[in-house]
Amino acid sequence: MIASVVGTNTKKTSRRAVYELLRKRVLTMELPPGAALSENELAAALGVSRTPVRESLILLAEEGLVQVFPQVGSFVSRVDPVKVADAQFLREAVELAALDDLPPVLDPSLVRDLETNLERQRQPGIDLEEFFALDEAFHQGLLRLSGHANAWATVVAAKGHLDRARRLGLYDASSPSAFVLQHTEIFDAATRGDAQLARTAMRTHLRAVFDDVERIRARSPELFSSNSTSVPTRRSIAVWE
Amino acid sequence: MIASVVGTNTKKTSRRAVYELLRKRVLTMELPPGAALSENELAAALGVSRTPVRESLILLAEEGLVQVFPQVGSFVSRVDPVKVADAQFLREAVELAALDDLPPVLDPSLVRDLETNLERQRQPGIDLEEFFALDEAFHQGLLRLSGHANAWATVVAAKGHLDRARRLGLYDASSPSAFVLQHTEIFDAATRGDAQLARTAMRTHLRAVFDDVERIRARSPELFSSNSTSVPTRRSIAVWE
DNA sequence: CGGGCAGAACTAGTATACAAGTCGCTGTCG
DNA sequence: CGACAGCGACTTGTATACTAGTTCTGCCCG
Repeated sequence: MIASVVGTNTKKTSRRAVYELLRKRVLTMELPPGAALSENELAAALGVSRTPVRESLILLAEEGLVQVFPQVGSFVSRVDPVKVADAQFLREAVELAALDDLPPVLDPSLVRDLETNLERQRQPGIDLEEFFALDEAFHQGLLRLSGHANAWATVVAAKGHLDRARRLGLYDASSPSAFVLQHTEIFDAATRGDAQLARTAMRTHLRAVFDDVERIRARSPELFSSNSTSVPTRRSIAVWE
Repeated sequence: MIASVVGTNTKKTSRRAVYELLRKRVLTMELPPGAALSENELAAALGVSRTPVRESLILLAEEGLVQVFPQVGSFVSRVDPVKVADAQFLREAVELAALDDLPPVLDPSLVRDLETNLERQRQPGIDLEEFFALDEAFHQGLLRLSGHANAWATVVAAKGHLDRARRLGLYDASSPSAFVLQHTEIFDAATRGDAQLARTAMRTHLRAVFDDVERIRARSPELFSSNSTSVPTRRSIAVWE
């Protein structure tokens, strides 16, 4: 039972399985900011040795989602507003550049995919996690219109902090309807060929996260990193607080 | 003697030392595209165990600089023109967005740093590696002007393929004078407040790499990945070819 | 009862051992 | 002479052992 946590019949290496599992749990806040991640403990819980766990933590540390303190411990990093802003800038730059680079006539099948995606977003009472996945696919689809879908992978790898902030904002709003309207506006402008309006709408849409950060930080400051150079505390204190 | 290759008195972990060494050697083509990287061999040569070598290769693989084929081998990836274009798009998007976001009045000390940098670039007979470092610092400095220096780290991590292509172009041109002129033009326009000209000049500057790729690929196709899905060959064939 | 020091218990970093798979070479058989 | 089977030398993936360091804990002493 224990050994099956990472997936029994996957062809992929266990490192990849562990990595994807941990990344998902961090991004969904199932592993909250500040949580201690013991290599030994994770290895035992997932039924693998330290090696794949450790390699996964190294990759997550490279993304900024985890902080490793040698001889002390590894911890889920707190959401850093500075990194949120950095990732937002990068993302906005890429998505706006893609809008600028739209071809005169769009690929009809890609446009249809986006329409289908938007329809799904409009489902009443949609699960927030499902909406989040559709949101990601929508933006990736927009990049695809201009032939720059590959850039999305880099953006994804860099926007871990941003995603956690967005998710907090989404849970807080409890309804994604405002985002759906913005998505529709961007899509309509892009397909109509109104690059200027598409740009403006995209900017507004992507910058909404800044409001979320401020609002949620006031209520739940423990999720965010403070200015003080905080030194990690040992497990017995940090683990379930 | 052998054990000192990774650095004797560094405080950093040996993983970091190995990673930085390998990354540098790949980017400078000292380890040419297609070269086989045996974990055991590297470990022996660097005087460390497989562990830090392996973890470094995983990180390099994540950047796309190395390809790992389980049970077959690890190889320096060939320069992929598609990935060069992807990285170029990302980089251009970020640098142009930064130029759009320049404050009305620039930080004088940052401007001075850029001027000093440009002067150094103009040294006659400058070493190409030194120029490359100055080039990197120049572009990072431009980002700093708009307060988005942190985005540079992400760009750097994503532009491994691009950097190798740029380096090939630089070695091919044998003189960086054309680049220096472009840098000067961008800098002058930015400090003069002419955002439009700065954008145009930056675009031209950053897109020069496409010409390099075409020209060098015609002469040295073995450095680039071909369209065919090439399967790696074993060491005994690939190693010193 | 309080303070300080020693050691237990934990951490990650590194080294080594083992497992599982790929592929080239060679010897043998058709 | 050619095809093929099997052995062996390699590869990376995973597990385990050991090292060096940090921190909490609890005993001992004042």
